[in-house]
Amino acid sequence: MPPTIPDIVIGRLPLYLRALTRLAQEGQQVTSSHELGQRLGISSAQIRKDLSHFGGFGKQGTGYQIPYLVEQLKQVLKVNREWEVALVGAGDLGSALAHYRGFVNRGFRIACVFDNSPDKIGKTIGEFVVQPTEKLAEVIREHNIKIAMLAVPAEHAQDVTDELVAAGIQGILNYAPININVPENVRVQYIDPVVQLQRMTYYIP
Amino acid sequence: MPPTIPDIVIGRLPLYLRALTRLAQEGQQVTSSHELGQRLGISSAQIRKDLSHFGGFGKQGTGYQIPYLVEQLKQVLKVNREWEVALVGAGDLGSALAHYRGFVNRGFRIACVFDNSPDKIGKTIGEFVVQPTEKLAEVIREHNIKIAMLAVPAEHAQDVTDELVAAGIQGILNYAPININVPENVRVQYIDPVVQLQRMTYYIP
DNA sequence: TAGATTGTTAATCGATTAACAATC
DNA sequence: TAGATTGTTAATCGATTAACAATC
Repeated sequence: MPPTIPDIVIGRLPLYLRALTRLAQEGQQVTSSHELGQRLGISSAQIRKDLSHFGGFGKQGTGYQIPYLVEQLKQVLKVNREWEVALVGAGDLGSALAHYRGFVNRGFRIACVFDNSPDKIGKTIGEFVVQPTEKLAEVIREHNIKIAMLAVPAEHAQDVTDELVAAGIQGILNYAPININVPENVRVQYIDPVVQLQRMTYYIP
Repeated sequence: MPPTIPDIVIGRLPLYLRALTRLAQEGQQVTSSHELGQRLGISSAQIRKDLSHFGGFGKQGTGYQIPYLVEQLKQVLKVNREWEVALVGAGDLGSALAHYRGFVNRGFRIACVFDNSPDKIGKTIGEFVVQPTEKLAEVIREHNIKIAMLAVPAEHAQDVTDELVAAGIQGILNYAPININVPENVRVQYIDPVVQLQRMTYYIP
C-alpha cells in the first residue's frame, strides 16, 4: 500500500496548479520552488517537500519545467480528464454557477441542473434545462456522475445530500451555510462567504 | 500584550458560531462540547481548548448556554456589529452576491457595488445602483468601508486589489481564481470552487 | 449525592523549516 | 567550473488528543 499523503498537502496542490497555469499563460517555461513560493506566500521548502511526495519533478540547478509539472499535478489530482458535475439549486447562486465559464479546462463540466420549484423546472439556465429534483437519482446514475454542487437553502441541504449520496455521489461542494452529514467515503467541501468574512473581522480593528 | 491566538483557531470559531446559531434556531438552549463536536466532526477536546483561549464560557456538568456562547463568539469575531462591504464586479457572481440574503444577521451588509463595464454602470442590481470603478476609492473612504468582495475576472484582480488597498480596505474576499498580493496588514480569503473540487477528485476513484 | 462536563496540563502526533549533499 | 536549485533528512515548531481534577 502506498503511503498516505496528508490531506493538507493535497489541499495545496490545486493552488500550485493554478499558479503554474497562470505562469504558463504568461509565457514562462520554467520556475523554481522559490519563485512559486513567493507568488503563493509559501516557503520554498514546503513546495519541494509537497511535490516530493509524488516524485522528483524538478532538476537541480534549473527548477521545474512548467508544462511538465502542470501535467503531473493534473494527473495526481485526476483532473487530466473532465468530471461531470450535478448542480442542485437554480437560484441566484446556482444560476451564476451554471453560467460560470471557469470549470472547463480545469477538469469539470456541469452536466445537469436540478431544482424543486415549479417556477424553475423546465426553464433554461445557460445551456441547461432545469430538471425536477425527483429526477436527480435517475440522471446521476445514468451519467455516472460522482460530484455535485449544492446551492439550495440550508433547510434542504441535508435532505438533498442524502439523495445525492444514495444516488452514488462521492464528492459534494456545499454552498449552503450548514454542516451536512455524509458517510465517510463521501468528501465534502464547504463554501460559505460569511464564514470567511468572519475569519477576517477578528483581525480588523 | 495578550497572547496571540493561532489563526487556525480563529478559523474554526465561525463554524462554531454557525452551528450554534442553528441549534438555537432549532430551539435548543444548552449544548456540550461533545454534541457540538459530533455535529461538526471535530473532537470535543478541540472545541473546549479553542473556546478556552477566550474565557470559560461553560459550566461543569452542564455544558454551554447557547445564546450566551453565541453572543460571546460574536463579540470575539467582532460580528456583534454590522460591517459594510464593498462589492467589486457585477457579473453573474457579483449579481448573485448582491442578491444574497445571508449576509445580514451574520454581521455584514453590502453597501455598494462597482463595475467598470459601461453596460452595467447605472443599472440596478437588487437594491444597488452599479457605480463605476473610478468611484471606488471615494465611496470606500466616505463610508469608511474596511472589507471588499472581489468578483472580477482574474486579469483585473491585482489592479483592483491595489486600488482597494490604497483606499483603506483591510480585508478582501477574493472570488477571482488567482493569488493576489497585498501588504501584510491586509487579510485575504479565497473562494475558488475549482480548487475545492480538485481537492476532492484526488480521493475519488 | 452521583453523574456529567468543563478547563487545563502533559503527552502525542503531525507539519513546517532549516540545512545540505547531490547534481544539473 | 561556479552557481543554482533540487530532494531529503533531521530538527523545530505547533496543533491535537488524552486524561483528569475541579465542580456544577
